[in-house]
Order: sequence, then structure tokens, then C-alpha cells
Amino acid sequence: MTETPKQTVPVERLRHGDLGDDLSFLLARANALSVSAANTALAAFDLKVRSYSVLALVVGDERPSQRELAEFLRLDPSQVVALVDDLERRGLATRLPDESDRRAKVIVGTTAGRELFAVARRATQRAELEVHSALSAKERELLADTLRRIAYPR
Amino acid sequence: MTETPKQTVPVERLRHGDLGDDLSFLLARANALSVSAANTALAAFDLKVRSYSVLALVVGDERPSQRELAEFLRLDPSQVVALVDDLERRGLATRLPDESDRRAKVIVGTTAGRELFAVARRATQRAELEVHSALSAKERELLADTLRRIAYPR
DNA sequence: TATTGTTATACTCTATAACTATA
DNA sequence: TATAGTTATAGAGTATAACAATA
Repeated sequence: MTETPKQTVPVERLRHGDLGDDLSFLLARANALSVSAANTALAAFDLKVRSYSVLALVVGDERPSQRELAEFLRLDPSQVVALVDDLERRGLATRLPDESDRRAKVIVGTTAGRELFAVARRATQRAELEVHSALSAKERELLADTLRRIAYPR
Repeated sequence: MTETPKQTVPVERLRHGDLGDDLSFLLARANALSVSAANTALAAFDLKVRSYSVLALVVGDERPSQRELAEFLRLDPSQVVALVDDLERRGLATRLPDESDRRAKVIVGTTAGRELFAVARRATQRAELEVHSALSAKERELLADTLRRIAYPR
């Protein structure tokens, strides 16, 4: 195997049409490429974008509850249970009782969790850079600003 | 019900961190919002983004084969079978034999398919505009150009 | 031998409802 | 009554392997 042909004929043939130029479709396709690159990079750490995202939110000092994780990641609370279960089983995060609300549990990353996140983060950022390699640093910055306005509507 | 609060507390609290500013995450979140808006709009026509995408590619005059559809949409050929089955069952598309390759089948939209696509397209474009309402026409144009470079790498 | 479409199957993801303990 | 977390379950989406017909 010498060079993997990233772009083959059908894509060229079909991309010019109602769909291929649609903003939502471009968003979806760019995201699909980005997600599969990230998942490939994360596989080495037994993580996926989902579990990596939870880990990322949990190793900071925001100390989110499961409900907050669910809302931010647009997941059902029951899905977050499974994700946190997994991280907890692997010693990467812990459930702590919320002092002010005894129903709620605050999720915090362990030292092992922080360490794994650090290396996983470097790997995903490398993969991400690859996916966005067609863009300059300035263009990436601008793209992030634009996407932020869509991702966090008021 | 007067005004649905689109943005609640946890999102504000968590969006400033390693994850919330990550380009890939912003892409994923923007796409999630876009997809769910599109699916809501398409539900009225018994379509989803998947089936709508196939329909869109099939009502033009590119006459793609199933393999081409699979490759362009980044789906497994077996998934395309199910999608085309559904469109065919509903009289929106037909499988025609490819003259030059008797293994392949060319998928073409029927008149009903073209008509449904036309109205569904208006609905999705309305929904899309809603999602991207924070952006000006010029910004949307620029965003499309940028995403195209990620979505169709060379 | 390789490829197109197909079938079957298993696995993951997602959505929903119901339950408990707290508020 | 409502909310946080949990459990169970069913449905949708995804990935894989194997097959027939054709190249």
C-alpha cells in the first residue's frame, strides 16, 4: 500500500447538486470525518468521543452533576449513567455526593483520569489537526467562532 | 407555554473548558442541533436526514448506483439497500439496470419522488435557516466554503 | 480474483417509561 | 408535585461477514 486515495470518483460526481452544497450536509459530512478520526485516535485508550467528552468535562474543576453532563452533551440522563459507570469501573472518575442536594451526584476525575485525559487529548488534537489541515490557524479560529454561534444559541 | 428557554444554566457553566472550545466538539454540537432540526422538519414527510439525502441524490440527473450513494454518504452498501428499499416501496425511486454493468443498479427518482423532495427541501431549508439564524448570509457562505474544504479533502 | 448488490446478524446508540430517594 | 439518578427495554443506527451474479 503506497498512497491511500482519499477521494474517489463517485464523490466528485455527486458533490455538485442540491445536497452536496447544502450547509447542513457539509456540516454533517465534516463532522462525520472528524468523529471517525477522533474515534480512531481514541481507540488506543479504550475511549470514544462520548466517553472522552465526559472525561474532559470531569477532569476540570467544574464538578458537574450527571444531569449537567447530560444537558451539555445533549444525551439522555440514562446514557450518562452508563458512561460514568464505565469511567468509574476503570478508576478514571468517581461519583461524590452533592453536599447541597442529596439526590445529586457530582462527578470528579481521579488522578488516573486526569493523566489518561492528558495523553488522549494530545492524540485527539493531533488527529483533529489532520482533519482540519486544509485550514490555516487563522481560518480554524474563525471557524470555531462561527460554529460557537450555532452550537450555543441564545 | 410562552418562551422556551433554549439555553439553561449547565451549558453556560460547562462550555468554558478544554472541551467546550474544541473545534471538533463545536462541529459535533452544531451538527447535532442541525440534524435534530432537520429531522423534526422532515418527520412531516416520513423522511429522516438519511432517506432525504438519498432522495436528494436520486432526483437529480446523476443517476448514481447504490455503491456511489454508499460512498458519498459514507454509509455501508447494506444500509443503502434498506434506504432504497424504503423509497422504492413508497414509489419515490426505482432501481434500473445499469446498461454497462449488469451487476450494478442505477437509482432514479420517480415523479412522486421529485415532488416530495421539492416540498421536503423547502421545509428543511426553513429549519436550516432557523438553526443558522445567528449568521448573516455572507457568513453562511463563508462557513460553507470552509466546511467544504474539510468535507471534501483531496 | 474482484466487485455490486443482497441477506443475516450482532453490536452500539438512542429514546422511553417506570422506579427510588430526595426536594 | 417535581427532580436526580437508575434500571429495563425496545427501536434505530452501524458494522461485519458471507453469498450470488457479474466483471
